[in-house]
Amino acid sequence: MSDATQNPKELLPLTPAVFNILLALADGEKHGYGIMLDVEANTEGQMQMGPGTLYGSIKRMLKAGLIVESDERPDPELDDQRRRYYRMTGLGRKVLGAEAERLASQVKLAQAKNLLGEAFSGITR
Amino acid sequence: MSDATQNPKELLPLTPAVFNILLALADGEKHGYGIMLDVEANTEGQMQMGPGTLYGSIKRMLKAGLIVESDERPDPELDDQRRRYYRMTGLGRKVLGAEAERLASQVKLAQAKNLLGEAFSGITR
DNA sequence: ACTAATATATCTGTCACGGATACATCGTAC
DNA sequence: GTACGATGTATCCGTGACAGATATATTAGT
Repeated sequence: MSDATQNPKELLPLTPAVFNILLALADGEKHGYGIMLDVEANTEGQMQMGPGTLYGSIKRMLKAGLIVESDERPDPELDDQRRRYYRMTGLGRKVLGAEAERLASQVKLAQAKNLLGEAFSGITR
Repeated sequence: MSDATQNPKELLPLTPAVFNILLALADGEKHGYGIMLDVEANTEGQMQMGPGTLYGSIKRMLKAGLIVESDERPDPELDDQRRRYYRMTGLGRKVLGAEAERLASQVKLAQAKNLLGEAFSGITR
């Protein structure tokens, strides 16, 4: 077992690609292509992941133990034999949480310097 | 003049290094080593930038027009002839703001999925 | 049967990162 | 006055993430 299991912060900061893939998997299992569409929807089209980034990131995340491939299949009627499903591990959730908090700290700093527009402006409490 | 001047979002997402350098310069001019110490303080020691990342990033940021080298020197008594001072350009400020809002959106998504601990539960609304 | 959309996978060029290294200058203590 | 540690800038290079191009297979619809 690697150090990262002991201390998730070893893996930080995450790349935007990895962060968004984990975010997509926070709801439950998804297959690669589904993750891709989910990320695009989540970011309102701001982030578009090509196959190179998607499957490259998945490979690295499997290796790091952030996700695992799942054996479970949905209803056979809705299934597609090409699909490969992935789910987040416990480590994955810890790392995602740690990264989200790191980002929140960065946003807080930016807020303190009045760098955010109306939509995000006055909110620290 | 490059496309980025028209549309700052072309340069997003920023790397953590570039984002933090811009954050440090939001207060005013600083020299390289000062930026390094400022980033370390801002992130409570979480992020430590070595010289490779620092000066490599500065070089790229100059090229992209995010920062410029400044001719102004502080009081000669406090000065150090080795120092080179940098300040953020108008483009730099726009890009920093855009990235801060991008990060705020990501944090919001993470919040909606209950991924943040107590300390950060109220940053955005 | 044809076609477009879905789905996974690899290859490769480019670029950011980060440690190592080098070197110059400053402040201070002896 | 000189030795030394801290300050300050700069480059080199190995590693790895990214992103477009390409390939291939399966599915669904007409």
